[in-house]
Amino acid sequence: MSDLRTMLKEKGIAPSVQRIKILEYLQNFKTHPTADMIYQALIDDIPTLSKTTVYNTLKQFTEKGILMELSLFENETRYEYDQSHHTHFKCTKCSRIYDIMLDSAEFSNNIIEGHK
Amino acid sequence: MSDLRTMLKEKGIAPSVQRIKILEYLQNFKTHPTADMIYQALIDDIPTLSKTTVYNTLKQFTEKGILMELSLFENETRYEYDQSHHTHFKCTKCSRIYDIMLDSAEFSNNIIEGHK
DNA sequence: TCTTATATTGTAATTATTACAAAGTTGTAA
DNA sequence: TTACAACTTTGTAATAATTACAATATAAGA
Repeated sequence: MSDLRTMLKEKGIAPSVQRIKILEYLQNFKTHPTADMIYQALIDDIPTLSKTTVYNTLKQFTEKGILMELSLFENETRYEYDQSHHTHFKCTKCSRIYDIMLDSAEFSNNIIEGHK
Repeated sequence: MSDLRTMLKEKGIAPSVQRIKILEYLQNFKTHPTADMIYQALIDDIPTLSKTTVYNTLKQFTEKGILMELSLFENETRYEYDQSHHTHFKCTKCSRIYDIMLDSAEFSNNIIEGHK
């Protein structure tokens, strides 16, 4: 917790209770949670917590490079705190996401075309 | 168009004008369009077209294995008609999607863990 | 043509997310 | 400590993609 505190300060973010708890959750549960999952998990701990705060915080963290926003599931943004070099593999049958240790450089020879 | 007609019939789908035009669009524009983009593109051609029809059709095509639903962009499902073996690479800076010819077997040794 | 099944349409509901303004908190300087 | 400004959090209302559903239209078969 103390290290999260200093980490946030270094990034220029005031280490409020809400922000620390949200980051802590993402650090402990590396299951690509939604904003709502985070909210539900913390509402007992912080009874006054607002969903807007969760969204605001996640947005801010993403902008500061602390988190990654993942668009991997239907109509739900997922969030990830994982600084390691990895890619995501999604099973088209069960929708499960696999984290794969694979450097993006391996793709470089295969790129054929890009779309917006 | 005639081949689309037979293709739909083979899949057990009645080849209505709406369905053919939607499939035709996806075949021509391989840019991972949204349901709305498809709707906008066809509304001049089929002035009575309903967005519900577009959604229904895309869902049906997906269930029959004709299309792939892609959850790659924020809060928007994208659709793809491309039977070739490829994966998607998303640039975290510009959000552009690159289609990469890469067999999923190449991942097999690297899988570390899966989440729901 | 008549009947039945299937397709399409439009509207209303649902859900994730954002906008925005009000209320609460923090830090600092007198 | 008090006052004040800056920043945070909160709640409600708005937005946008998608789905539910019922009504209308079309197509196919007897």
